[in-house]
Amino acid sequence: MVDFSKELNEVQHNAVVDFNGPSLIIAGAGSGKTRVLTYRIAYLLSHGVNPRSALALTFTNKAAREMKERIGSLVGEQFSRRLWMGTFHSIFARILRTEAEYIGYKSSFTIYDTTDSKSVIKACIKELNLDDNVYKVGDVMGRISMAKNHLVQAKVYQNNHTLTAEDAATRKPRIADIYLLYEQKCKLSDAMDFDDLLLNTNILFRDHPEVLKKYQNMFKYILVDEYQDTNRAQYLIVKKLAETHHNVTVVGDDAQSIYAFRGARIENILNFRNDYPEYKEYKLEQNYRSTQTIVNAANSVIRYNSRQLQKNCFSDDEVGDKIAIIESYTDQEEAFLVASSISEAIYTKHADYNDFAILYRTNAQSRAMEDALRRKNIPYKIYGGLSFYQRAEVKDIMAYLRLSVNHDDDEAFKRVVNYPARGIGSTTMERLQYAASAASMSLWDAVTTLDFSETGVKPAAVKKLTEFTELIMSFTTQAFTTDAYDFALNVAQRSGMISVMREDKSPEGLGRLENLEELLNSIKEFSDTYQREEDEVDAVVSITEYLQDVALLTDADNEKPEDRNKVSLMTVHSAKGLEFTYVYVVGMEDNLFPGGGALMSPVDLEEERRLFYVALTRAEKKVTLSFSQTRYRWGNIVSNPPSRFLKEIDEEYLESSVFHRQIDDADDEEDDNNDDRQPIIRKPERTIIVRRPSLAKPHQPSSDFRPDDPSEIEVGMDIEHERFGFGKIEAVEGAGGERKAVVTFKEHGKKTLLLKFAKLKICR
DNA sequence: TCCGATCTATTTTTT
DNA sequence: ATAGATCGGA
Repeated sequence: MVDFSKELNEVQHNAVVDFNGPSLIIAGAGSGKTRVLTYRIAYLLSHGVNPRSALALTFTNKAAREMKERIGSLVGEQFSRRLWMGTFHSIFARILRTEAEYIGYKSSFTIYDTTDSKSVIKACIKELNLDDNVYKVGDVMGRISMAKNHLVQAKVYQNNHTLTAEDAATRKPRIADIYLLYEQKCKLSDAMDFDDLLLNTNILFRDHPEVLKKYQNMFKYILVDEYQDTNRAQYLIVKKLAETHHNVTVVGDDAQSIYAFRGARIENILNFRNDYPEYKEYKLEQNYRSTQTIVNAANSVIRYNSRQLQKNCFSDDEVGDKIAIIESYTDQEEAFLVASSISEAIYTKHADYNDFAILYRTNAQSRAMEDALRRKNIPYKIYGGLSFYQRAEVKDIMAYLRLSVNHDDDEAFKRVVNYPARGIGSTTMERLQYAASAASMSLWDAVTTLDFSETGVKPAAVKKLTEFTELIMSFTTQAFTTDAYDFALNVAQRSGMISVMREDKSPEGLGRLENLEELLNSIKEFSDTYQREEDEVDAVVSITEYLQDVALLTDADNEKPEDRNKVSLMTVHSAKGLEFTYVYVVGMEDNLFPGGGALMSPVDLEEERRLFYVALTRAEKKVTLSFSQTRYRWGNIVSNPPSRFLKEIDEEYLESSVFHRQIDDADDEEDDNNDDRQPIIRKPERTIIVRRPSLAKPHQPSSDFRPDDPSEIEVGMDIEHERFGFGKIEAVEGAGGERKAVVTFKEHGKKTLLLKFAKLKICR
């Protein structure tokens, strides 16, 4: 038995032991929230609560996995394994698969990711003959998502005057129609999008009281992490499930609510006391992560927000270093200074690379940082950005797998019907889609059941389509009885994907092949782990199980071991819940952080401020903030004033010398003799857009320009390039199709060119 | 039907 | 800067 009083302070201990009835745990940043949650669950289990009757909902898969591990090490893996612990999406996807028939889905339903959803919406807009300049896919999707989060289905939406009036006001009166068609198409494809997982769970519980009853009785204890980031649909699910036992524990920090933009309602945590008047409240206010300076500085910033739960966060740690501010002229210089600062800290403080994180507001900012780090030979890893699962080649093979399991998955069908090329072009697909839509059928059913003599699809095309469905059919016959890895490998080969990809010998093509391999490896890994967990040794782990799991994974969920000791680069959003010894927040400029849209709206600005609060409180020992006077954006140079958040930090927590120098700079040498200690940063309200300096006038090739045979190129030659002009060959490397030349051009500097493609004329 | 060249819109943030 | 979309030619 674990001694639960050890390692816990008094409030934490109470929050752990007192596990009956509704509890609100307000957990400031770094206050040991995860520890309390894990211990509380472990405590439950060690007091005879059946793990199957505890439901623990987290925000990320990673959080769930880590918590499960820790609980496992406290009370034994045989208990923790049986817990219902995971993200809202994964837990309720699981429940929906079990209960699918109640709401008219198959238990093998597909989960559409954002790309799939967008593609379907695009098709809807097209089918309704609407202008896609007026009906932007992203806007429409946002609107539909908002509706679903409020449990408004398409029919209801159409009849809701408030909603339709809003759409009319934005001159998009037909969003309701798009929504309806979208809903039909998803249903027809036996597919749910992310929001559907929550919406349909609500519908399931609403329309089938006996099912609701079953889960209400089953989940005697419900715990929700990051409660401040739940949306309305999630809130309602929790509320319903908790009705019988009222044993609901929510943990969160209103100051760290940063997902309002996707429907999270900070009210959920603010109003907990209204929902459960008999609730008990625990405030975890002592920060064990950061120095006093960091905690106090963060407090001084968050004070500017109006709506929040009262709490008094403090640290008993050392006072620590003040917050440093790095100022630079360009974003490249910013990156260079940050990288240098990291190098120096590693040297002087004997820190490891993984003690450092560079946080930014937008993913686009990572590039400059990467360049600088690479130049300084600092190893780094990037979170977010283009997810592994979003890569074209990964989506392609996944589409084959999905289609093999669910023939009605139209998105998968469209994706691979002509990849590798089978001579099924857009004309054929257009006709097929028209026919399918007219008959309210999936594309698959249209191919296999409709008579095409009247629909205009040419007999030759029909033959090709039939060959395609037969190919998939041959996969399907193995899909449920073959091991997931064997199956996927087989599909990759027999679909022709691998041979097509092998033909592409370019570096990118090679990378794609590697990605495919990596995916196959991860399927293998999945199959192996799952196998071990199943008690029957000979049970086959089929691809269906993999597909159901993978739809809700993000690349944060497969960390590679070789990435352990590296500097972390990520957005502030994805840093939530993490901690690092040294944190750099870059791009501290108005219009970037806080982001452009937020400067106008107080509500949005408060969310940005919470985001900044999150950023600051990631750090254990030291925070460094940086901003740049100019920055590349959309190929232009823009100039923004330093972030207003900088001046919201109490001056006493800043390395003032640096800060004051900046103020003088920003003050346009207005008052040189101003000894006032007020840290006022002047705010040019508008963004100054500096036109891009016209570096390179396009090169006019000589009249006799005619590329020479690339095999003649040798080091030292003077050459002319069609676009880059004149230059000198510095080096030649590689051979055959991979032969590359490093050229220094007069106007464009050093470039590496693949000789296979570069058209070079030798100047003799 | 396929491929490439040109044009365009795009930037918050993600389960 | 760049990826995706569109359009025209082979």
